[in-house]
Amino acid sequence: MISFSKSLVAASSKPLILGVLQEGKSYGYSIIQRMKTISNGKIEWADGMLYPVLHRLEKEGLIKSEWILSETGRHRKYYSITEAGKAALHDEKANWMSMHEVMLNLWSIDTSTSQ
Amino acid sequence: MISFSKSLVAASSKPLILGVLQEGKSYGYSIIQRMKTISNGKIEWADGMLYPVLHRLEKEGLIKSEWILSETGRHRKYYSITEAGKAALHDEKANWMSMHEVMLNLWSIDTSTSQ
DNA sequence: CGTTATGCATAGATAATCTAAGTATATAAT
DNA sequence: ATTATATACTTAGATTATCTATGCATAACG
Repeated sequence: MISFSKSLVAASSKPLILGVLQEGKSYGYSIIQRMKTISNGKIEWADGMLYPVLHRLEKEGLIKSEWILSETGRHRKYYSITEAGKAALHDEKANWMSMHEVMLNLWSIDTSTSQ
Repeated sequence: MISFSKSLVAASSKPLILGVLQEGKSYGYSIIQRMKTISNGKIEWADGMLYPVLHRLEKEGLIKSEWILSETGRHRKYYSITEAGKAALHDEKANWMSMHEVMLNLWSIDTSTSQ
């Protein structure tokens, strides 16, 4: 578990969540686990941190929610990405990659052999 | 000029500034221009945005400042990176790269041929 | 002598997470 | 039965951070 800075968490939460939801609809608890998986345990979000972000993204119209009753009888609030969300994810990716290139440029890491 | 999100700016400002100062001592106005250069014009910081960050980094002991009178007669506050700052930059790089790998992993971008 | 570029500082508005606490149910263990 | 643990969502308040706007000041240029 890496202790990412608050600001890095803040900058990454939106593209990460949208990215997970582009894989298919999911719900809070599951998103947290998925994040832990794809980060090889480096990202461990607290629930109280995720839900406000989900609410904000829904408010912005990037995701939408629906309550679903599972076979086990448990209620889950599933989120899915909207068209606006897909567009936002596209922008987020582009911005992240732009910033990443600046970082590599500054840090003088040779990327000429990439791809 | 890309309009980076606030959070992405927040997450990048520290490693970017430390990265520039690792190239050698510099001052506010010059740092802004350097940032514009290495980002191919994508990053255009307002001065009122940079100075508070410099003050914070100095308060944290990551950089230190000294007033220098140039030959032109202009006073400039030069900042240089401290040992603690170099260590912080090292961590920032590692964290950024970790997060970047998660992004690539999530976005399913093939990086197997990199490096 | 006026305009532009250079150069630093800060107050107040704004925006965002993070901690902590609360609520609730299913399942497994004892 | 009862306890503990994992699952599952919400929100208030504290904290932290930039961003806009403004002010001050000097050098260079025309």
